[in-house]
Amino acid sequence: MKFDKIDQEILWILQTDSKTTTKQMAHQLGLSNTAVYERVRKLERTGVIKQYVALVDFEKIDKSFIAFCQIKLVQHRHDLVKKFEKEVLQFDEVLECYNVSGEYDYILRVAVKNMKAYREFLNNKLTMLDYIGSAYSTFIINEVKNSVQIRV
Amino acid sequence: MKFDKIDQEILWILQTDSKTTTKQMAHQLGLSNTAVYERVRKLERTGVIKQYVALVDFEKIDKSFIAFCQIKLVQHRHDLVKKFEKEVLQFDEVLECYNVSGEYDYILRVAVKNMKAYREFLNNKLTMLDYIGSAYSTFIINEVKNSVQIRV
DNA sequence: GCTGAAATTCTACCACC
DNA sequence: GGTGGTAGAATTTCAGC
Repeated sequence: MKFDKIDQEILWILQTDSKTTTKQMAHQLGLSNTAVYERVRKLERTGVIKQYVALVDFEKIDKSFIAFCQIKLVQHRHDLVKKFEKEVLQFDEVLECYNVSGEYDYILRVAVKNMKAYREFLNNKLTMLDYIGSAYSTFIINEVKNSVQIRV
Repeated sequence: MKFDKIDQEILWILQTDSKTTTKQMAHQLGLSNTAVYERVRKLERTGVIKQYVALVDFEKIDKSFIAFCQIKLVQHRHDLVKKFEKEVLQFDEVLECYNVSGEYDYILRVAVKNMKAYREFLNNKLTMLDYIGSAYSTFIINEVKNSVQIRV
């Protein structure tokens, strides 16, 4: 799929603030309301825009302790792997889970209240999954950049 | 800040689909339009909801090669650290950058078209920053979960 | 904090170029 | 792919509880 300058601009705007109205964009882009509307519709229809969401401030909801947790499984039998993936999905603390190359099998991004809550997550949830080989935690000291925006 | 069941429900809905109308939520929650509207406004005003964004499908825009890049700096003099952070922010390929505990100083989440583009990013951009000590790349084989949603 | 209703603004579709 | 116009729906405000 090809995107011209206008599509790129629209995508950038909506990734910044999805409440921007077509009218505002039309004005900004020097186009009519409908022209912008149809472009947005097309981006939605083709799945380029896959979702509109509200982003929540983790500080404000007491979930600002973020860690990356790297995991090795004891074995890689397909059914155990699938079972692990299914179970890890259920944990509310796990926002992201990636199957990765390298020394570890998975990288998890975990958000909790504080170190105590993280320890409880490890002890009571994660390491209760019995095919977990090892878990290595890396704590976020500071978020330099955390963007859901991507330049198209 | 305290959230009752209704606030939690509203936050969950808006984190799933921010286009959900107040009317729909009002119906679902058994409240009036205005009641829901005022709660949403309060969540926005207090910064609990910090942003509304459109999420873009990385496959569709040819940026589905995702890597974590762990970085060590050669030294940690404050001004060099700040300079590194400032420069890394400029790279469009870097969606996230965290200062972390552990063996490495930073974890970057990088999105590009393919391995070739990633190599070019490393060679022409990242490792051109001269206080980079070492860079260790981990490639995402599969996204098991990638959620911007958090249970409040 | 909630309700119902009214004012304003946008969305979404139309005919047409 | 674009325009201008418009019906219906959504957002936003208001008086009152």
